[in-house]
Amino acid sequence: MRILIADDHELVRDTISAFLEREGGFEVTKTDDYFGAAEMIKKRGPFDLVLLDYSMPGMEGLATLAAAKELNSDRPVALISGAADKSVAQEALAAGAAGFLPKSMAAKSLISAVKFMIMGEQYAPLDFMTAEDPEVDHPLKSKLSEREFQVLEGLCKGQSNKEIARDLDLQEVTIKLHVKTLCRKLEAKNRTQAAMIAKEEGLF
Amino acid sequence: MRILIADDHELVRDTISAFLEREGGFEVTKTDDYFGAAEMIKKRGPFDLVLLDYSMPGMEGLATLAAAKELNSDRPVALISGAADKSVAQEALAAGAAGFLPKSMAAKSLISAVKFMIMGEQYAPLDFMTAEDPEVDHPLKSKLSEREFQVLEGLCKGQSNKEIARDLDLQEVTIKLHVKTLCRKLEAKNRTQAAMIAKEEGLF
DNA sequence: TTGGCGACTATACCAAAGGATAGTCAAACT
DNA sequence: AGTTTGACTATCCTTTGGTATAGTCGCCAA
Repeated sequence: MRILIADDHELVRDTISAFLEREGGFEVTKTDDYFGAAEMIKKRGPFDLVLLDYSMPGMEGLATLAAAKELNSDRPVALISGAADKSVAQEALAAGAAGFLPKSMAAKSLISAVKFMIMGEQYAPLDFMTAEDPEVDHPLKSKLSEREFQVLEGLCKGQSNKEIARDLDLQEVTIKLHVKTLCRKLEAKNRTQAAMIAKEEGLF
Repeated sequence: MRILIADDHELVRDTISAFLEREGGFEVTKTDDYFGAAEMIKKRGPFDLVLLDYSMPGMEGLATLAAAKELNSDRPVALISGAADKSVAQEALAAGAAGFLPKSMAAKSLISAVKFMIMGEQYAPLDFMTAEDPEVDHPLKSKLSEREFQVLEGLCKGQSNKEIARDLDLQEVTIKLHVKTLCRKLEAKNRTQAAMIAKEEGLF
């Protein structure tokens, strides 16, 4: 089984390829950018599996993936990435990638994954795909003061200013103020929109 | 490689087992409920993989899965299901299932999946896991009239009654009426809560 | 054909939300 | 010591939202 691995991080590329050769008995070809990969594919015929780093010289998103796949006679092409998140993985798989390998995955699983993809299946670590988006550490949370955040929570429960005031042990007018400033910060024109924005961000 | 398959649907069980034997070269043992499966595991030692139908006599959710896994010396136990949805699959995988196989999956992929799980990896069809929950055909939509639904959409955009009225070419008072009845139907106490409920149902 | 129902309009009233402006207070800089 | 800033309270006023009641119109089924 012949595998091509293209990654500009030498350490990653070499450890992965060494592991695949030693533990999986694969014949691995290495290159450090997309141009090299394309050349290799043309010269050394289609590989059983091509692994492309998602962020290396020459890669321009999913278009490059499709190009590589075509070059490789439609045999499996997968992405490797250290940083990319679930949404990128989903798009890649939808675009026909054979798989998505986060650099965080266990070496042992790598072998299984590679064999799996060579059989023509689509692979991605389930825990990676199932994980909730971490919401990039809630950009909102940092924009709002503690109080505003508490008030926003009340809005999301559909509470009136009075109810929120009672819960937080404040005066109703104060809640109004917070609602106003919070709406300004969220660029919402009223409480309902603010609540919807919070909901969309996955808050509460 | 020895596989145990437990399913009360004879057709499913027999076709799957025949396929695994013929195409995958596996040695397959069959049984038609959980009790038979437990007995087989005890009598014929641990299997390399156990496939349990999620809805057959003796199955009581994930507890049964855990029990089977323990019985099988912690070797992989996966679920098969015709009807269960993504959330069940996710829970099963989180609870340590080796995989989740919807009966809709391609036979060819079945072989790959089985090999994959035997290697100790967790499997589930990516498209199945990635798919949006169909929201059970939106129970709300059927409860609300066409107009109320349009108004609800406005609420979710954070529009005022006046704006909604303009968009729908109605009088503001009419919108108020719709908001009221729609809130009653959704058991929301005001527009904000109604919008949040709609959002939670995945609407708009 | 008559009664009920859903969609719509109308008035009227009170509650709640939203906006402006101003002031207190304490903690955090400078 | 003085300034700034954030959280909070206060008053005043306008707009919007929510409730009630009543009436029109068209449709459908008993």
